[in-house]
Amino acid sequence: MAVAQVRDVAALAGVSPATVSNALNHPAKVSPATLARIQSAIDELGYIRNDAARQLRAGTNRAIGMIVLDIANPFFTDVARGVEDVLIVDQRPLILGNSSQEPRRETNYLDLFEQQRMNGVLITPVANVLDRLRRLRDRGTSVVLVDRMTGAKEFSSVAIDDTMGGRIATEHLLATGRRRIAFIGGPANLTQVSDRLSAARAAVEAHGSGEITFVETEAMNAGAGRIGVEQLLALPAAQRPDAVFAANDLVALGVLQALTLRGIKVPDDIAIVGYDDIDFASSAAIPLSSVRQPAQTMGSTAASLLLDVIADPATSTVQHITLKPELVVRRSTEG
Amino acid sequence: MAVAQVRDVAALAGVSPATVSNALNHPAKVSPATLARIQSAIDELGYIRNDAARQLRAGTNRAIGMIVLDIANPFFTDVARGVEDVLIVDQRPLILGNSSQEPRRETNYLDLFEQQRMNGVLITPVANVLDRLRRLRDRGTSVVLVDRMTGAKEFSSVAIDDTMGGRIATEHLLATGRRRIAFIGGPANLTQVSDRLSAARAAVEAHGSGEITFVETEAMNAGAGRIGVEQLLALPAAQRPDAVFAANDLVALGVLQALTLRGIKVPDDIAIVGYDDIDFASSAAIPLSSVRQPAQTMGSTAASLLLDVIADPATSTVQHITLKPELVVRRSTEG
DNA sequence: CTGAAAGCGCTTACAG
DNA sequence: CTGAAAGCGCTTACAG
Repeated sequence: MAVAQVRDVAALAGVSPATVSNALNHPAKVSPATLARIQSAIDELGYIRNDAARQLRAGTNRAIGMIVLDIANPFFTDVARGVEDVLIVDQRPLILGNSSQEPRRETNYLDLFEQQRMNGVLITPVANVLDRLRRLRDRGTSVVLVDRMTGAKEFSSVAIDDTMGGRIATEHLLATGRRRIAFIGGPANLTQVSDRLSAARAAVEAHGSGEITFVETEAMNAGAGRIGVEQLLALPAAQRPDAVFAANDLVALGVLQALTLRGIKVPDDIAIVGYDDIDFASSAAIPLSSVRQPAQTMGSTAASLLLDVIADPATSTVQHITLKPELVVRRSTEG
Repeated sequence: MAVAQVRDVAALAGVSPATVSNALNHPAKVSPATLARIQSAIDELGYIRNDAARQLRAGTNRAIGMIVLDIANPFFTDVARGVEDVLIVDQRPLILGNSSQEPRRETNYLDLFEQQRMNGVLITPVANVLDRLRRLRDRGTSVVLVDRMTGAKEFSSVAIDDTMGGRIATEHLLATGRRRIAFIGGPANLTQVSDRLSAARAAVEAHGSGEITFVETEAMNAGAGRIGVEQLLALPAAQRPDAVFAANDLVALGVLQALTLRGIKVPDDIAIVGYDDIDFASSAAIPLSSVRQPAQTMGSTAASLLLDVIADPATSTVQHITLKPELVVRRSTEG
């Protein structure tokens, strides 16, 4: 015999397939004695339900899909762990997709999730995928935005206040006497980058002195930080910054490596403040000051929100939750 | 109308559902003119195939499931990226599950993958799941082991030589004059841990002097490293080690933090060698010497192997590929 | 190259 | 509490 099916289990237990299905999906409807017989038949045959058939008939897929921006960034794996913590209680599988910030890969995963008729999708979007998300929702897949594009008021979202983060980082640099601040990050069209940058500029303006130089990068990893430093060092000495505000910690670590390699002292010559406060920030060569983001909390909050929407798509109200970052001061800015 | 289906597309294009299906799955069988009409009908209706129905009928799921041991460890996300690189060429979705080293979670994902009748599974096992893997294989899901339990000769596998890694790390410590080496990692039943530890002991024996103290931890993260240091410091001063061989870099970073906090100088008082050479090892407070593992290569190799097995489960031969680690010397051991 | 018919394995009302 | 029947949406031989 090939793989055991419902009918085999039913035959062995001496019941109908419908009763086996009820035992699996609505055990309260089945008498304990029957339940027990079915269970031993399942064990004996090693029966494993065919999920495709279940999904097709039931019209729903309990799994939750999550599209993560960059799996190489511990910040996002922390978010994912927060999500897992919540979903595991509900016994829902989490399907992780990594867009690597590439719109094409993001679209591929959206296609997949749409084809699979998932119950819910969590996404930190790369490209403008609002139309796709609307279509998903119209087809019965609930959507919650994580950490980005929360301007889309029609979807619930969880984010962390980037304006506040940009401000407190910049105020800290100004308060410790820095004036020529290079902001390294990109691309500029990411709201994270633009919000943090705008807030930095606003803080400088409010302070009345200082200036922000924007060094745009193509990505947000250590390599981008190293390239950013190259650009800074190409500037005339008089314009060289006395501080770097890196748009995330990976960039900050790259900046730190490149500066150290050139013999430029951190924080004496140039201070560095990072963003995210990933675990590795505190164990860096020069421990990094950083804007701590509650990543895991963001993940668990987003997952809870999503489960609410799934439970009641019609009446659940759209919610936008904004969490607060906080500054963690370490050696990289204590000059 | 609800969501568009094959029959809607067929009606709009003026063909039968069978022809639409052929257009989607075997375009060569359909005339170009019909293909074009079907395509515009698909676009107009926003048709998205129902994957559950496709899977049920076709009896196969192109997706590949991967069970990762610890998504918080950059080593494993590097492996996953290697896998993605290969699968993307084949346009196969990668479904990532994170076991977090918990047997229960591992089993949950195996259940899920089995229910979904996946084409293939890549796994770095936590518990002894050989029986489960055999059953998967017997049901038509190809399996390749990644980085663990390669003693299971019946499944193809890719691993990195842990005996060699343990040896070169220990020989390096001995060559730089260290004699009392604490090996921190665990649990002891992980083959990685036991292989590296045995190799360390063998290297000490071959050298003729020195000793290995095994400090077993419950996990392999920074917290475990910090706890390991507590235990070391509880030892009488005369037995205090002059070197730590950490079973991975996360443990090593925890060890470094805890030692630094106590005012113990690295490498002067105690040298540290880590394992994996994750990106963060080189940017640590004291840059870490580490045994570099070709993580991404392991991932891409495993994925290629898996695709081979899937392409021809009957005749493809079982292969065991072992990659070589290499020692990267940095400041943490240059006393 | 195209279509009518059957069926993948399950679950869902419904009747009893 | 249990079962007979229908059908979820697609693809697969097969006939034409």
